Amino acid sequence: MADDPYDAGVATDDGDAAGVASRDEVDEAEWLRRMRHSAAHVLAQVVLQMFPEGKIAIGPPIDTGFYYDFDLPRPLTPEDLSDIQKRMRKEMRRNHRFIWDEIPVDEARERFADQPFKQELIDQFSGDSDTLGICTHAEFTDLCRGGHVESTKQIGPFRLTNVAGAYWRGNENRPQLQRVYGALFATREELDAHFARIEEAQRRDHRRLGRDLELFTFSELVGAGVPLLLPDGAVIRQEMERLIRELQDARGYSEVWTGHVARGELFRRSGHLDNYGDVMFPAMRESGRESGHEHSDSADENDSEAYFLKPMNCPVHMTLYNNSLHSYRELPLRYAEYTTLYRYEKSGQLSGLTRVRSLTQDDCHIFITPEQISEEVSNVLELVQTLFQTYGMPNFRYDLSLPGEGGKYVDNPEAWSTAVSALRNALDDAGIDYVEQEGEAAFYGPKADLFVSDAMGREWQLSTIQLDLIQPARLGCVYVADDGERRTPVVIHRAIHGSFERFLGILIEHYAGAFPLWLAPIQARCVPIADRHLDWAHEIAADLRAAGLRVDVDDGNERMQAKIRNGQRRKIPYLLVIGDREVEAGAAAVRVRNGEDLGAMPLDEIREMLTELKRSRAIQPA
RNA sequence: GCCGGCGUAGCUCAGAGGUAGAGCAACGGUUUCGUAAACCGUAGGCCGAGGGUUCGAAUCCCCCCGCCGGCUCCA
Repeated sequence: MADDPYDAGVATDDGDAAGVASRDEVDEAEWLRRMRHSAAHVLAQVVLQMFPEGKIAIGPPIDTGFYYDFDLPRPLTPEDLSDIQKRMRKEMRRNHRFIWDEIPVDEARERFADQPFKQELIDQFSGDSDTLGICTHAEFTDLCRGGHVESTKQIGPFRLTNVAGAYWRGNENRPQLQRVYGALFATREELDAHFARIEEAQRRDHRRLGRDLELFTFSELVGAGVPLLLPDGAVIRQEMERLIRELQDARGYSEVWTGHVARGELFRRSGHLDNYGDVMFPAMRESGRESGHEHSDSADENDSEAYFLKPMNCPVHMTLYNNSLHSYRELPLRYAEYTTLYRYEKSGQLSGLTRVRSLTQDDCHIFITPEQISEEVSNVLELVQTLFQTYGMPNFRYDLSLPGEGGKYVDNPEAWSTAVSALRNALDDAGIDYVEQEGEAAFYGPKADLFVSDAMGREWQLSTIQLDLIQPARLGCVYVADDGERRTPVVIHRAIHGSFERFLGILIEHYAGAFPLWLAPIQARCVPIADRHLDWAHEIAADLRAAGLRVDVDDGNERMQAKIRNGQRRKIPYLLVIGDREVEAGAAAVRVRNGEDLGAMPLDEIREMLTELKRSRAIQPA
């Protein structure tokens, strides 16, 4: 907080000002953070009133409010939440002052003697300092570095929203605590606006739109995490695939096809069984061999013989590369494939189309010489930019994922540093902002990942560009260099959409279901006003369909108003209204999805307008 | 996977030990209408699955499955 330029005039080295500040001592953002953090203290106070045996963990401010983690004798119910909320408001009205102080470590240990989580924090912080901060209001004292308003009455409007499980210190091997979340903003209006935003986000939620627009469904019977694309959803997917295929064909990619299964031996050699075996579907063995007798061989010994659903294509593409001996003159060699992969994501991770168990990547493995890394990474970045421009999705973020501590990384410092700097330079050259993430690299190399937020604000990885320093050697890939020596190629793993499923989910939310014409499952619908207009309506539809457009006719016996309403709700880009005047003129009255009325247009003009939008993949109509 | 919540008609939801309901959607008929909802009618359900308690279970208990929120994970 001290690095905020607006803090410059404030005596930040004054311990008291840091611990507690008045309204005019800090800027607005800091004041809001302080209100949120102070609210978390009141929350903890009240929860301890209700559960004197409760253990308290941490309670920081977050983007939309605050939370506090507790270990309590029983789970909190929704009724508890409203009770807690009432008590919090009562405490706030009492206008307790926040008093911040520093005390010796020993005293802190004593004060929090019955709070094991605080003891652990004291252990951690006491390494740096002989004293620790505490903050007291009313009867409640918390270990705290400070950051409060002056008194509880200054805390802004809030509402407790939900309770969720959270592991202590974010470690799934540590105790799981109950986290109470609250939303808090400076004004009532902003708090209301926050909840209005959530409602709007729920209307954009691809799971809801996917059902309403009949794009996809799931079936308990088929299995969790296996998306079933309905005809309209499949159309959009086909358009996505058509786009990437066009872009890649134009950039020297060759498409291959390698099916859906491979033997365990392959994934053993590639290192996947060791590193990611837990995410792979269980091994498939010859039927009848799983008799369940106790002295049957252990699973691991048989994995080499067993078949596995492919969780990724890379080892198979490398094997395919090995079909013949390659010269450096052939490189880069770009193997693209659009097959479905299968990953056994844990049940709690599944989420609509954005986290599934069967996913179709626009995957490619590019075999290059080490000298070609920079140029080829730049080529891939250009492809990514082009794709996102086409969809009109400018809001993404890049991570550059680097190796960190720990044994999962391949030990070859020189290769790593070459690969990392090649990636970094390519990103810099493309003028792309990115955040470096230590310890996020794949086991085989560094990567640059593109992330986009969904309607609910959750980030999802779409594009990925990964440098592989290890698998080509493990699988025996070579090329003949200009000196006649056999060398190991570098492989770039890259996906641009990432998976079509996840990308479709993001697209649905990005457009709120109102797809640009080129993606729209139904691009135009004819709306005859009365039955006598049906013939011309069908003629128009047939003409436009012949021009390669997806057009239908609403020939139901409803009134035109109802047909328009249905078409709007279906988010069809253009409604072509046909009455006596239009039949007479060989035209249709064009109503745009946004409600705009273009008036009567001759069929030729309509055809031309729609085919041009389709051809150019324009991000229209709005 | 873990914690919590929730599963009743295609959708949104009522029903809380005693004969399963409404609106919208669907389907049939009437109507043929100028830019976001015409009218009348019909049909629709192993109340997520299995087990238990009870004379009797959508309702209470157990156990699965699925969904939602969060945590952890995410080649």
